[in-house]
Amino acid sequence: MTQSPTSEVPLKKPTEAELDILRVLWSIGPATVRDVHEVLSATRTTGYTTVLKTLQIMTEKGLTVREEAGKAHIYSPAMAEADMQTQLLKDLSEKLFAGSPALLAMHALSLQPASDDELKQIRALIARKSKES
Amino acid sequence: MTQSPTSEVPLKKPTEAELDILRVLWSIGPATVRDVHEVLSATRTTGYTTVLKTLQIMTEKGLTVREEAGKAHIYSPAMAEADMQTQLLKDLSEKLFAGSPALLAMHALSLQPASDDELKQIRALIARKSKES
DNA sequence: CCCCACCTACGAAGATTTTCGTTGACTCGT
DNA sequence: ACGAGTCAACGAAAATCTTCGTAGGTGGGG
Repeated sequence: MTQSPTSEVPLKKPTEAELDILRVLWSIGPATVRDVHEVLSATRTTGYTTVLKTLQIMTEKGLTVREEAGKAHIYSPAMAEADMQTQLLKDLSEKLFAGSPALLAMHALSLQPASDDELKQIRALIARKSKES
Repeated sequence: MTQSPTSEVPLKKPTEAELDILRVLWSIGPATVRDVHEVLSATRTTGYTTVLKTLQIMTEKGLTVREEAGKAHIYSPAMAEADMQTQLLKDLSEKLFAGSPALLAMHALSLQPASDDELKQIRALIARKSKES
């Protein structure tokens, strides 16, 4: 009884190229190599087989899942974008913000003049969390 | 008139090993290879010459500056920790949060129950930014 | 003066990531 | 049945990152 590749690996940070591809998949949904390649080609020059190879490796790593339906395989992200956001935020907060997402958030807020709407949402979020404690 | 390496390069994201070293330098201040190696050795096994080589490369890249004072060179971070925090936050927000640090901040806040003190600080920050607009 | 301790420099191996050329399979229209 | 188009698979080159062995220089104690 062999284990599926996905469950063997603890979970690893995607590389730059892999993240680029994941972003496309999150954006357009499950897609073929051709679909992904077309989207990426709009931004940078990249070969078709490069995208194919990377998607194969990503599937080995468990970053994507592949449905071998028809002629062209269909790839999907293995995790939701929100989960990846969480993972990378945690990583960054551990590395540069003493493990405190709150510190990280404060720094992020100071970066850019948020819109009124965003400020409103954040206030609501804060209020909710204040109530919890 | 030759340019210093620092000003030639657009500015690049440090690799994992490089970031580890930068963290040590921000923590203990300007230091020799030996100093950095001692701190890193506490956590993981790493050779002295590995740290040396990495610091040499980092200086070439402009991530650190070197003072060749006495026998042992003194290395310092080329940028403040806060600036690196800014850089990596912007990078992450561009890649995974539609370029919006505010969205990133909201996600980070939802990660962890922030302390009362942190919530207070964030409220103050929000209030300040609301006044600005 | 010579040896030891300590330091930099260099080069290269190893590991990982990124790229793509080539091959063979399969499908469709002619 | 044949050729053009499309696709996955594979291997390997290229680029980057990480590691360390070895060599050479310098300074101080005996």
